[in-house]
Amino acid sequence: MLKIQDVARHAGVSAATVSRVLNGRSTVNPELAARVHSAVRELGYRPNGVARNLRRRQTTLWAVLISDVGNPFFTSLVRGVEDGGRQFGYSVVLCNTDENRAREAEYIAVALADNMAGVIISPADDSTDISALVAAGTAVVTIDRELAETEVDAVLVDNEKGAEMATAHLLESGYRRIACITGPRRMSTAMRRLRGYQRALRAFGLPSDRSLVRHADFREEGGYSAMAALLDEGVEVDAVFAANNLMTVGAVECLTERGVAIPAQVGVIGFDDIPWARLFRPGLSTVRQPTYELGRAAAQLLADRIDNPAKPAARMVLQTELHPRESSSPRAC
Amino acid sequence: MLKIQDVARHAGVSAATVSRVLNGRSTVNPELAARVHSAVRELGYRPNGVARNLRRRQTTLWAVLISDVGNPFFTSLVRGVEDGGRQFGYSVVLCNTDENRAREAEYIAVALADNMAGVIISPADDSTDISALVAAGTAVVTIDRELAETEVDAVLVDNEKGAEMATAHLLESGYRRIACITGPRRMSTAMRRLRGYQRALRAFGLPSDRSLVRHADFREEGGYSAMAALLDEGVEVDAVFAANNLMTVGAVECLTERGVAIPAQVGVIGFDDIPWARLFRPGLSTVRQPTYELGRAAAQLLADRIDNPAKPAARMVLQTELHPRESSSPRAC
DNA sequence: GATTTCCGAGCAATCGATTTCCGAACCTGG
DNA sequence: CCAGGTTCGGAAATCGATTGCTCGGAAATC
Repeated sequence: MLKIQDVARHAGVSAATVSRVLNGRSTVNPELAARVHSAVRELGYRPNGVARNLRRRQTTLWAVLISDVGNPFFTSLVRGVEDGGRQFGYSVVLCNTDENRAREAEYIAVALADNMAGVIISPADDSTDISALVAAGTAVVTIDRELAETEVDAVLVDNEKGAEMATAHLLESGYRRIACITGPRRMSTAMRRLRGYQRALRAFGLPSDRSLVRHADFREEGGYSAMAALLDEGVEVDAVFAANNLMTVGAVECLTERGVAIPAQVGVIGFDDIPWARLFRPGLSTVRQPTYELGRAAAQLLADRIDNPAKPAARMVLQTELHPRESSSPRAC
Repeated sequence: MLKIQDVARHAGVSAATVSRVLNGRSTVNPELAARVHSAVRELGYRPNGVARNLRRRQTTLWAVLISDVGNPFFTSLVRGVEDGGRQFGYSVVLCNTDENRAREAEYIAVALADNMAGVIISPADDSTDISALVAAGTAVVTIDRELAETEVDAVLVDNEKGAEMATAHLLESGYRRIACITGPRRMSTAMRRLRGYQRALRAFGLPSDRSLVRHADFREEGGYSAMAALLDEGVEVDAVFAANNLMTVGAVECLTERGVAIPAQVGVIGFDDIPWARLFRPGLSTVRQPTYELGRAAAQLLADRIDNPAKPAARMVLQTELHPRESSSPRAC
């Protein structure tokens, strides 16, 4: 591989000058600059990024820690981060943690060892330890979820309002015995969505019935078994609000399998959009999160933070959108 | 940040010894090794990866160039690569090219500049130029698609057989006027799938009718307009084989929108699985590709190639699986 | 007991670009 | 014409780990 020295020799200047021309940090005689540029072009020189990173003590990499790209929510989010990062000259290292603390810690270690410029993380739980990153001065933005301890930039959606919208929509469509399948207690998003559900009931003058609330794991199986439990226990239910996309699918599968008609017998609405939800049988009503925009926003915040490490932590909250489809059609009374 | 010298001082040995202990390249007195290990632990030392990369002239990064993680096909594939890479100690840099040659070239340049250990690429087209990578000795594996010029490791699916299976399935179900919506002519996958379709027709003793074959762009809109064109032109059609997931969705949308009953009036089968395809209205028949395994296989091949740059290029072909669902139910005659 | 062999530790060079520092050249105003 | 200031190029230090080479000392051999 060609080195900066080779270019310098070819252009008849010093390596320092080549570097200055290429990085534009300092003024260089235009004529020399032209010579350098043509030398670079002629030789096809490409600076060694690793050497540059070592010297600058900073890379152009971002680690993006999410639970699973397979989840359409994160897929689109990652795409947003990548597009945003590319704009600012960063590449994105994809880190699937599967909500696993050990995996998370492992990736944080990699980010640290490789001197990554920043980390965007959707923490597996509220107490995920990012102190090592903070200590090393690595820029961090949390996305979708917040951290209890540390004060860092965060990009969130208004979970409570979204859940409230979904529940209110069911209520307005005539459903009254609405179950809520939410996520684990230790996750802020799960709790916020539950609270939104409860708020909608309260606003409608309905008591909240604890037997209607289930905590599952944000996964397909979780939604399935929570739904199955509701049916098996004979809990009176005429609609379900599921707090994320996978659990919605799980619940729908359970209902379909057991021959429960949607929405005739049980109405369904889910948090998070699902690709092609309108092509489902029946079309699934959802509360769409602006996932791509979430990713873009996080990228912007991270880039800003890197440029200005001293600025106070920002907290962006984006709004959700209700997409009513057939699975929550107005109930014939 | 702590340096190797600090550890060396603390353990009362030289930096070289610390390095040797940590990398196990050479034998070190067990007692010294223990001292080094405890020094590392006590100080919380973490080697600087960038410095190591510079010296070793190799990083632990892989670039994965695909058109779009948003496409479920690539989502799952990337996940496979990531899992595989992690096993061998590599991290994955996600590069969405959107089938765009310029973007592709850009990412190749980044991979080169950052000295990445390897590149897994699903080339935007048969003539994508990877010569710079080859020249630099960077390990390359193509995935899903092949390159015309360069001989590199490749992981593929048996596109022809898959398409043949899909078409044969439609024929066996009683469909006779089967349209084929395939991808652009310059893409090997598109042509292979078309050939499989033709082979099935021939095997069944049916003539191939050029008006039934459409080349679209492998995107949703492409599938939609190809379908629309077929209907608008009044071509007699009783089934469609769409050569990838997005075009299948597009075709289905077009049919649904125009009130054409699936499968009563037109049967549908698509190449590539679609998440939760069984929940669609009607359940979509598909030819599933082993996407995750494709990613894992590519990871394995790349890791092998890095360890042994001289070995002859491998070519792995995985098989597809037919998943018949309602959209291709047997035709009532 | 002397010589050879072998092992392992440390010194120093190296990877390749960036950046500080210094001095030369040039400019400007008095 | 000179002092003071400015600009700009180049030499060399630096980033932090790895590794080739050297050499001391212990073990082995005669």
